[in-house]
Amino acid sequence: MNSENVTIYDIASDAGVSIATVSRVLRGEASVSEATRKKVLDAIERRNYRPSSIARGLSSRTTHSLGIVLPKLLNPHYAMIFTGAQEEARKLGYTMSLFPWSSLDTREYNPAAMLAERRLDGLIVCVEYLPPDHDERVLSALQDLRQYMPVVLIGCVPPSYDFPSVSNNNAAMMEEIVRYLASLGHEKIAFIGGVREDHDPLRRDVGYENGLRDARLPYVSSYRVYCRGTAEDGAAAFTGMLSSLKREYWPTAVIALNDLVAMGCMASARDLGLAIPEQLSVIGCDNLFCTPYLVPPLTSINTHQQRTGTRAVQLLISGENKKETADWELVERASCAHAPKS
Amino acid sequence: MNSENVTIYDIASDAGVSIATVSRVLRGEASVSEATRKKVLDAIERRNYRPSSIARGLSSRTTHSLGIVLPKLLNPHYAMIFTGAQEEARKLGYTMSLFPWSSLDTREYNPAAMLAERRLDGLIVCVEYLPPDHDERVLSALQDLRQYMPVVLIGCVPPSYDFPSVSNNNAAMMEEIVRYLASLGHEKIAFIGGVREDHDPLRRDVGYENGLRDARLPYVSSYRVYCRGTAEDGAAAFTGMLSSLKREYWPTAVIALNDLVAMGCMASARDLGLAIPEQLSVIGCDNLFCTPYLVPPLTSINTHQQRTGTRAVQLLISGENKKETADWELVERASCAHAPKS
DNA sequence: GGCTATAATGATAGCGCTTTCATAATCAGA
DNA sequence: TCTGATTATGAAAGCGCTATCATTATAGCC
Repeated sequence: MNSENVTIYDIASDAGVSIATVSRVLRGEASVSEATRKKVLDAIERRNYRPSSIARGLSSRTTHSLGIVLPKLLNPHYAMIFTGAQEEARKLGYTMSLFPWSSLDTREYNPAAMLAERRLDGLIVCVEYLPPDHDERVLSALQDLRQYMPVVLIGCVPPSYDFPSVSNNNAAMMEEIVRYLASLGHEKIAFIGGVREDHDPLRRDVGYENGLRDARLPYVSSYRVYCRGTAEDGAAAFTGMLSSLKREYWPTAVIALNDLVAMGCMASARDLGLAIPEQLSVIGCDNLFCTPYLVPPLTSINTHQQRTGTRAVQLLISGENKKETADWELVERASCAHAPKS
Repeated sequence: MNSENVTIYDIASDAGVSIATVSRVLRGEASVSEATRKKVLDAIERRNYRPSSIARGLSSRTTHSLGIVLPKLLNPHYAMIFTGAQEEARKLGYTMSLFPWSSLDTREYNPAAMLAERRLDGLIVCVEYLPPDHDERVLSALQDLRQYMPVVLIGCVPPSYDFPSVSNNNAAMMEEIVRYLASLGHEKIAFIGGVREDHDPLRRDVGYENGLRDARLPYVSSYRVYCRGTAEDGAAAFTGMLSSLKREYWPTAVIALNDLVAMGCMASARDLGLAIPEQLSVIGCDNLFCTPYLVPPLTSINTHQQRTGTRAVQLLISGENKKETADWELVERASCAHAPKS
């Protein structure tokens, strides 16, 4: 642009020293006399010099930049993970680039090529529930990437994947949620899960069933449905479930995959004239910013997504090969109440 | 990592050609015989070779990567801008890195230094309403950056900033919103604006006043308050306004800075026993994903943030020095109705 | 004063590519 | 068969740094 690129040579000649000395000053090495250091810093200031991270990266073989791959930022769930990761990266002196999930998924070109070329110092990948054919391709893309940089996974990690990771213990979460609802007197508890959780060792539906068993409640297959994670899908799934059931068998509580799905359920319940929480308790997951402003405010699960992002970065940098589980807690709001008497 | 880094030399010797030829194949130059091209591609495949974008960037002086600076991704408004920008960048063969606003703002170290060092091919900056002292520092940071890469601004761009930009015509938006509410019979229309819009040539409050004048409605200063853009702030601002007013002077409609603030107003109204939309019409801005699921669904303004992001990238790449205005439209939902009779 | 340890600086070889420029091979046309 | 284009390749000079090793200046000591 404007100023022709100032290089280390310009600074060196301005300050009357060698480029090695300038480089020492840049990297904060101790063995430079105060007088020289000052000359160099003055020249840098005068010329408004900024060392090129590109050149630096080439010769030092480290770029101080990390990457994160996620499905879509428009879902606040991922925005939170990203934010946590980004802040931690920044603290540790790294920048963070974001890549859409399609970077791994597409067939247009070698999926991981672009990422591999970037010579990142590390990569975080948020793994969603994958259709089976994707699964293999993604795994091979990940293996490929791993040749170039350390990789940490977030989310649903199939047991066959041998990667460091941070994931939720969805099963335990669901177990406790069922217990919670049972303690409120609910006996007809519906469950809306995510499609294709089969690969998840900590899948929610297992926790749901265990929870029912613990509470000595019968498992009713019609109470269990699956959907993709949007509000529309949630509404459709819930409406579908109710329409297949006689009114007296309608559930008195529903556990949703996430808050978006819960929002869909609430809309659907409103359409059907079901009062929340009097006739139906609803519980979501993710604790999105809008949950307190829904009517009634939505009870949800805080899964500490930011902290998940943070931990992923820490694992990446430290190089530990751990599989971690994020902790979580129930955030009680007004959408859950005692089961109706009838 | 695993495989020692394969370089262009390895491929060259594998294929029995010079590195110049390998480079030609990589860049898809025409002047390579089919036979040679095949030999090279085979070697690349065999060794699983990926050219280093770092080295490439150093010698070609272009990185094919863009940056975007924004306040916070947790606000879906910015997530939408980012998504639009990212998709367009990808289409054009660029990657996009995200930097928190504090990159420009902090005093800890030279604000723009990190960005300048990255030698991006271009940078988008989302400018928020700034406190006056920030304003100068940000401007100088932007000027500084501009020496290294083209910069495009999004959002509130002070007239003194001579940068290409994409912004909203907030004034025109507000004018039309006031007209809309007036057409529904509202006469007491409140307005919650953003703090420090003073620098915005298209500031909302100006549009608000113009709208009132056009509708021949009196301007009442108590109906106009300001807040930062969160739901909590919105609730506080609205509650504050009402508490300073006798009940008969309470507004029958409120225009909020954005949907978050509108959500705050709705909560506040509910607390005060005001029915929406029977006693109070509420209108937000940004058309967030959750607006249809609020009770009642929130009328809002679609400002096409994704398209804004897209355009910003196009301006960046094309190098046009234009100041553009995004278009927008009212999305009517149930939170606005005719003014109450009384 | 002479000699070694220490601190400060310089020369220079990469890092892995792109990009001239030079050279060799191929092919029309006369 | 020879000439001048044209096409296909190679050699080598950067790009702007880091990092090693060599060199010089400074100090400390007997």
